[in-house]
Amino acid sequence: MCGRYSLFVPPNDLAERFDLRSVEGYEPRYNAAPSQSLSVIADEQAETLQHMEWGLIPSWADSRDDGGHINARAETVAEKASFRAAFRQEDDGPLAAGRCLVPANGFYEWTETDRGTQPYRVTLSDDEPFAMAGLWAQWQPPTTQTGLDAFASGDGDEAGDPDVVETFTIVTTEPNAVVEKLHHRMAVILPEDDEERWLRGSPEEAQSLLELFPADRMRSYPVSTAVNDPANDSPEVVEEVSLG
DNA sequence: CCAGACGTTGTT
DNA sequence: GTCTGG
DNA sequence: CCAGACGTTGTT
DNA sequence: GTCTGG
Repeated sequence: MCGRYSLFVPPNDLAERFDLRSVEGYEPRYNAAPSQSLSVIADEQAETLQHMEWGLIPSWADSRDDGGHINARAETVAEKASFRAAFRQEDDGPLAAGRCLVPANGFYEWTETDRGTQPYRVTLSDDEPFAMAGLWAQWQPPTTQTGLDAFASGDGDEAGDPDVVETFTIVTTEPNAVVEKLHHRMAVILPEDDEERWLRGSPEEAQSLLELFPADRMRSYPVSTAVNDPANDSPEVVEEVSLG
């Protein structure tokens, strides 16, 4: 699956790789974790890096607790109520939803060993950044009836409302030969040529892109358990360690 | 009709 | 064990 | 994903 | 919002 990843490429490289006019707000991350505000490229405003919380909350959720979906299964993403609107790029009134690319240059998997849980980092063999298939949605927290909130939040019914929360999830599928040694699910990695179609294609076309990424283009290596703590967001967590 | 759920992973 | 926070 | 908390009353 | 269960 994918519950932690990295993205620490130079801003200019990121802009060039994903055809971005702006990477404003981008900060290199060695240990990106759920609930954090992270960089994505959405089907709307794809020329600008967007920042959303990792953990999708559907527009109809009554509270944040109804969301927090950090992964969505590729096999059912077109049907599940929580993801269907985003997958089909259907807005809910003023609240938008759609597909996105989640840029990364590695992700982490934890595997059980006799010595405990060992984290691994998975990257492309050439160490280049890549895109994971993602979905995003806007969510409006329920407004309290004090009147103060309505004043503080302006009109209260526009997508640009400061109260609107933007969240995303990462699509998962069965693992390829590299990742199956570590786990039985993995993030969908889109070949670069499929990225535009993930953002712009029909639902049928998008569904067809959720396939295995070739294992011969990926590698994995063990890293320190320092990566376990999301607070350790520093270069040390991507360094290879020797087991034994 | 209304009420209630709406997810994934891993583990048992 | 289970939930919340990052 | 892992780490860390896991409570109440009363008072400021 | 939309679907399923009663």
